Amino acid sequence: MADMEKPQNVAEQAATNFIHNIIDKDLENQTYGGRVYTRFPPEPNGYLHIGHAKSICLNFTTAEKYGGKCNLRFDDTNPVKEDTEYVDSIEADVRWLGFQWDKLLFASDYFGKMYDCAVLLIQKGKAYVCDLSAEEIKQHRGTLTEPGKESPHRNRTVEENLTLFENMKNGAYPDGEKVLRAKIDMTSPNMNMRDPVIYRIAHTEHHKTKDQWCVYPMYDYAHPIEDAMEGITHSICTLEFEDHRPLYDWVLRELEWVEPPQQIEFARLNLTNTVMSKRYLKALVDEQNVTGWDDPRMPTIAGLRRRGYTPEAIRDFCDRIGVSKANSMVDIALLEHCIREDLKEKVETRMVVLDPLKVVITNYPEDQTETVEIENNKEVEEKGTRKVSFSRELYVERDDFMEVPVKKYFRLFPGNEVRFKGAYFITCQEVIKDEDGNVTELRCTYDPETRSGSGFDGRKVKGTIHWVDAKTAKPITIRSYSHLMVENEEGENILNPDSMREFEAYGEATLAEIKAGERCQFFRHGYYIADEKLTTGDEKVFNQIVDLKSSWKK
RNA sequence: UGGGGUAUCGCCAAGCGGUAAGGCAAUGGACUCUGACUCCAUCACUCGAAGGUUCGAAUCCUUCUACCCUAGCCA
Repeated sequence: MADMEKPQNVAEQAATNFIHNIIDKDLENQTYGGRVYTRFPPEPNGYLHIGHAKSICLNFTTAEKYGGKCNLRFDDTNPVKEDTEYVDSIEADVRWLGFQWDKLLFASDYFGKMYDCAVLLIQKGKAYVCDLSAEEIKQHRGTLTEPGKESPHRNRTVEENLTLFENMKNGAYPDGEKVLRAKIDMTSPNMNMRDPVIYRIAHTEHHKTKDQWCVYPMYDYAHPIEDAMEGITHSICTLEFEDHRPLYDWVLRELEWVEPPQQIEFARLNLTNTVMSKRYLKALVDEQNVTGWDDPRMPTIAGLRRRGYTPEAIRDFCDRIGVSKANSMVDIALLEHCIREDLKEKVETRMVVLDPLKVVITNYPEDQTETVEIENNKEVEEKGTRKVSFSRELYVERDDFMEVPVKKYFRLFPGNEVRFKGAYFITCQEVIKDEDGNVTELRCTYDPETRSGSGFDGRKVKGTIHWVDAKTAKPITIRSYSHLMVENEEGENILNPDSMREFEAYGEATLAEIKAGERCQFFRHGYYIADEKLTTGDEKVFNQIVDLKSSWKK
């Protein structure tokens, strides 16, 4: 029984936000009979990115918090931009993040119902077929400060509208010839209410309904119907739709929906040094500035996944950034903090030398090799120890040596003794240089009594460094990253030509066991993942996930 | 120039009339078989500005300022 209650096991309940406040009030007033139902409604026209993750987390965790449900719904009302490749990737990404939708739906599932609703609006005299061209409609719309003018077709009879709309549906007209418009108010200060187009003609094959339809509903008309049909209570979207809310409400009111869902807007995510526009990301892919949507430098879910980010880290991030209506720019350092936080207690550590400098232990027998045992970090103690070979010739990191040390430098320098991780105390005795004066080798001595685990405590050293055994070192390829985008002098985001650097490195022999997709921490360097596409059998390619923070400066 | 929004620490963000939570970043220190991790400390007499109401305001009122969205048969 002895299970003493652990002092508040953190269990940090997600911070509440203004949306929760709205829902709390609805619950109090029994607005939806106590129901909470949300949805994540992406258009399948690209891959999901970290900004979508914010919306996904918000919708799913909000539903979960109130014991409600959340749907995944593809908003596929524009056949010219959408593709099945995208619906597959979106499904996979949402699932990877760890969320379970109640229903998987498509806006196109409702095309029939939407058509019927449009007929209903026509019958109520609330919609009409307009023959104006796109350009003419634009002319009639007026400007931000001037009211619009009514279309000459605005007052067609119900019967005529019904016939015309049916003809539209039956393919009697080419694209652009006619549209169906809501009859609202051409003088409204809100442009969205100036008789918005709600149906257009498009003789294009739809990824799902194929050639069943040649008229397609517009977002503003379709979205409220989709929400209402699914019993959505809180339709969460981003700020730019705020001006569309009156139209959202108008559609449902004219359709006489009882308990209509309510639209709530929040600020989309912006990240420093990151471009999130789908248009731009697609261009990066198309112009081959990156290797694909899942390039480890991309802010897409697929890219972050391949880069080594975990769903836990991304969800933690979304939790920490909060939700509000204020436009903001989140520092990417927070995302990096989240992945370090998650990985530090999950992954093992390895010794890898990125820029090797040869070390010869002059008092160590020429042909001897021994095995030393290396412990993991405290955070992953349960993973135990691993065995690594040690012998006379080793490689250490070039910057773990300084011929003339700066103050507070306590790694290798002439005459200084340091601990080689898991092995011995080593003293630098002599520096070998080539004719150009470059350091090519360090001649050192070791103290046999100081073997790791021997209990030796005769003296202490300030520094501990990593190393690899020259004889058994495993050559690997490292890819290290910096931001894909950087700011130029004008303060605009441009492509960083140095966003990826690839080079050869040496790791301890145990790296041979690492499989594609596995992560580890390289001492002093950061967290890495064996690339899921480039790591094959003996070939090891490691992507840098994030570096380690360091408080040491020269 | 119309309409709709938003302004709280370098970056996010709580707060909803009772006298400024938290996280990231930063800084100083302790610890350390890696300078990581951990720990401890510091970090908004002030809430875009100016007035007003009140015993008391970031929270209410007035005026002003800045920034974002908005004139697709995109979503």
